[in-house]
Amino acid sequence: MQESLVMDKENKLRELVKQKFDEYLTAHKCRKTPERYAILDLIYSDPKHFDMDSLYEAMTDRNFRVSRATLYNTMQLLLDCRLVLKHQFGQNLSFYERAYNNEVHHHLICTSCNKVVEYKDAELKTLIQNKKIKQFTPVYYNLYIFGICNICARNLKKQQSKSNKN
Amino acid sequence: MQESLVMDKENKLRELVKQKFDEYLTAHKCRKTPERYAILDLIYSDPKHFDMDSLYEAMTDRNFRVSRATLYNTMQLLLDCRLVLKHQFGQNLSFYERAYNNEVHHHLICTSCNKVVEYKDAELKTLIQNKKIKQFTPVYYNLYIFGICNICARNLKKQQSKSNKN
DNA sequence: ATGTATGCAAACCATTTGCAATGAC
DNA sequence: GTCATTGCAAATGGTTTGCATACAT
Repeated sequence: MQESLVMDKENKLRELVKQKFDEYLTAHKCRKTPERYAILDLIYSDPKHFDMDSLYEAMTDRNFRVSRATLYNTMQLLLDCRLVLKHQFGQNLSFYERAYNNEVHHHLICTSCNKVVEYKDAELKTLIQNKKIKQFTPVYYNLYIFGICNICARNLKKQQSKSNKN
Repeated sequence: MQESLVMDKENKLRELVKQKFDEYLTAHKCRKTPERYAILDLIYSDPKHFDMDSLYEAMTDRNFRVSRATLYNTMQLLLDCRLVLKHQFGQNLSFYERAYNNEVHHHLICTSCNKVVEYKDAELKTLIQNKKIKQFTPVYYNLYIFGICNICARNLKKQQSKSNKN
């Protein structure tokens, strides 16, 4: 029963973002193709973070193969209507995440293993969102904190103590 | 006289970062090639923000042509020793800025004209830098605030009032 | 019927890589 | 003399583009 509640919530979300996308497409006189809805639906039913390649494969796995051209085209629309966020750091690989109904959060990036972790902090969020900035109207923001995750810190310590013994 | 003071300061900075780089190269057993110092010197004598292409051209203009391979190689070293920062947003073009002796600041990015402006805010800086994060040791951070700059806001308003009259 | 969106394949372009030649140590 | 670093040119790989076809309106 707990499970079905979660399912309901997920399905509602998918329905909701579909509506949002629909409104956007209407407002911008774009065509409502099955590809576009299918891509959105996949994004909102599976992984929180993804890159283009995994999205491409996941679409194929769903037996709804689309071309990369369509994927990029659709992604641009989803970015424009803020249903998806795009991130880039260090590496030349962009990654994406669904944005709707997803709590605002920040990202911790380990410069040693390149792992990315979400980091929620209400104080930071409030302060940043409430900043009044001269001659600029903020819409959204990205905060990336780079550093060393505890796993890498542990490994580095081990290495150090080893080399000290030599 | 005002001018010469500024010059002195600039020259001191260039000297200082050269030393820093020198130490880094020594510590990491890297060779001290003229190319590496020339690239660092250019970065610290001219533009605050730059991309690889403009750096390549600027080096050529200085009659110190280096290959792009060397440019990327050196840039990696400068990133590693934190004398240079790398940024990427939206576009697939990376841009860089010198980091040493440069006050920590944030970036405002206009999603309409793509212009990037520095934004200094001590309160934000302090709060972010003093955050204690579980299982993670922060080293540095990037805060990108996306929105609409006042010039674009004005233009958009004009356009709206025009279309209202039609 | 009209013209936007798709799939495909080629093009693009920033970045990376392999290799021979150079030069820092 | 040794081997890291350079320059060059080719390769890579994510993203974009051009064009013929398909299909939403």
